[in-house]
Amino acid sequence: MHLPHFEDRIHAVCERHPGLPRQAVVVTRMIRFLSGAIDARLSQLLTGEGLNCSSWSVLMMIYSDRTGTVRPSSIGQALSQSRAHMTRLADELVASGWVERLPDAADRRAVALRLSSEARQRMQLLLPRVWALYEEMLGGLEPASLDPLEASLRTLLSHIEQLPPIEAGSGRQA
Amino acid sequence: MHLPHFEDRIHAVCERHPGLPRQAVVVTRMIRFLSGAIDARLSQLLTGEGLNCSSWSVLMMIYSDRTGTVRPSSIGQALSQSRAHMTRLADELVASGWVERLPDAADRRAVALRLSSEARQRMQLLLPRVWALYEEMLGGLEPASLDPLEASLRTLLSHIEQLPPIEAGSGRQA
DNA sequence: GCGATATAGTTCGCAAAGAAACAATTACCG
DNA sequence: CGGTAATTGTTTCTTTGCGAACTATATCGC
Repeated sequence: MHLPHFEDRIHAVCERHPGLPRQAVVVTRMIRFLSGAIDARLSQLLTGEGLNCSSWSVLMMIYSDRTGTVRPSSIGQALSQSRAHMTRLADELVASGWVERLPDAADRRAVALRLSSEARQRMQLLLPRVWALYEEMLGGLEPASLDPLEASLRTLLSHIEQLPPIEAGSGRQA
Repeated sequence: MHLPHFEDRIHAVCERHPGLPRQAVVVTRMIRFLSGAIDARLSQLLTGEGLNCSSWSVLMMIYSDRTGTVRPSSIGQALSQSRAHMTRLADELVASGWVERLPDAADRRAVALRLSSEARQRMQLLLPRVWALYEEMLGGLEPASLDPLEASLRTLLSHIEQLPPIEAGSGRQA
């Protein structure tokens, strides 16, 4: 994608629009590119295991749960994905032996997703490789700048979370 | 999505895996969440104009070009999207009057995309609202931490760009 | 207890995006 | 030149994901 090209384009627009908030544009643009790059690399790694980023996220949601069982709807909520999609992903993961569906005794509408024991083993082999990938990607950074980066991102995230939703049609009836 | 829940999950995995590089996991996870949040908010804003994030990116690629005309394939390359998708997006944008397709005199395989004059006007009204959105999202940050953040992201991006591709099946034949 | 309302999972249909195949053209090289 | 290889845009097919409708349960007001 070539970072310099993009900075060049932003600079070109800057020349025409003195009011352009360059830093905000650059930072948001870079965050989106970074996210895409992370996804792409993770996806490459997971392909060999018959997984993709979405199904991996689901597995991690279950694996990281202290009770070991999670409901599809709560996974969907955490990952901002629809319940319909969770159904489909669960179907796939059950078919490929990663996940089991258990009825929930307390709530007969609900289903509990649990990792199969082989899945837990495979994930324990896979996890270090995923972590190595993350570390490799962050490796270009001086260790001293990691803490400030983490702090800034955390601040951003909690700020955005409590931002009001956009009023539909703003800018029309000013 | 609730940030604390996620930190909690990562902490839970940390307890079971002493080797977990917590910071790398947290930072990559937060970048992906941030990207999703930015996209979601931008999407909300653009819906009112009959656009989505992808078509907006295409429009910006043309708008930010100094010559004012860009080929679909070069847009796709810059945005990491397929030529097939570019054809579809161009179809839509032409149908809704944003973009014109011109034959390229020098290369008869190629097509040049150009903004209609009305599109340029509409974009000049829309751009400040998009920028305001970006600034609002970054507004939670102290101004002093913006420069380091920008620098870190830029470093990360250029580091990741020159990372070697993942060898298929790594970890199998170690 | 019972009716209105809300929630969980599923199914169906649709939008967004990539991969592969294809035709037309261009570039490369011998 | 002449033929092979690469590139451009398009079409077709598949994957991935969301929204709305549906059923079965659960919850809350009375």
